Amino acid sequence: MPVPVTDLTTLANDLRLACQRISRRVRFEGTQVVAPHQFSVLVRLRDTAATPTELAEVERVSTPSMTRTVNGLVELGYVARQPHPSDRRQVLVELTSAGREVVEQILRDRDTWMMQRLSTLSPEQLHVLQEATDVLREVAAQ
Amino acid sequence: MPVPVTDLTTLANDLRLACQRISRRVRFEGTQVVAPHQFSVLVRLRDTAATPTELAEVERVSTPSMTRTVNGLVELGYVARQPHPSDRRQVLVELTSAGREVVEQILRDRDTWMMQRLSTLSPEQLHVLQEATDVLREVAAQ
DNA sequence: TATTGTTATACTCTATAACTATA
DNA sequence: TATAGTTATAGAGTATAACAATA
Repeated sequence: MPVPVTDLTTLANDLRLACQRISRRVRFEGTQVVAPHQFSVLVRLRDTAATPTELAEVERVSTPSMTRTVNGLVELGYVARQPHPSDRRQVLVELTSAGREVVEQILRDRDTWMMQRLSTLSPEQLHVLQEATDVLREVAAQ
Repeated sequence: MPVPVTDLTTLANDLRLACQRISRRVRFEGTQVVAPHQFSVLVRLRDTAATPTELAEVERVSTPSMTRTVNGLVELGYVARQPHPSDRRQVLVELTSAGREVVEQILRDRDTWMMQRLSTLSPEQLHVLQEATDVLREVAAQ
């Protein structure tokens, strides 16, 4: 099953567009209880607490912007600032229980949206997607 | 090749995340000559001219916001306003040749990024993606 | 009177520069 | 002196309300 190079161009374009459209629909049609930049921070904090500087770097915004974003999330009651255990200059931002509930709920909603779409597909189509998912994950991680 | 329901949950989550990560990387690592909301409008105008109201609806922003976006693109020389042929209240926004060059270049860059990732995959993996792309397109269109 | 588009005004997110506290 | 974080200020995008031109 060789894939000609000419088709590789088409595949790159089609695959990119399909991923972008799915991504766009997931964002647009999912729950909108927090703004995208806020949600992105909540997801980052799901596994571990982080300093504002770390959050700013991974989100590619300035530290003052992250201060503002964190302030908003603190006012919403979704994150809390904690003193850093070893360096008093630093601050650790962590999810509150309310913040964790919100982020898990939004992620569940997004998966539900995707599940509803998948439920209309044939077993053969699902099998194709199941095999492709591992490859896509590898592509995204490169 | 039956797919158990429990795996459908996992598949929905994994597939959604993979698509979102690819989409995110395409946006972040591609060319950044125009802002995302500007680029989105340029893409819309690639095939046909459109009125500000049409652009506002499809981009899901208010008409004043679209006026501002169009103003910015006019200043950049990427779009031009033309009088509507039959209704003098309306305005048609269309790509200039410079605008067309810019949007085509950005789209080429994005495909190049995806092409580079695909070029490291095995023929078998490419075959999987080729079959999956049609299914993904159907999912995105639902 | 309804519709299209723009202008007026305010709010939010972003950035750079300046400042405070700590290392 | 360097680093982490915040505050000060300004620029850009968005929205609602008000306005002008046309149907």
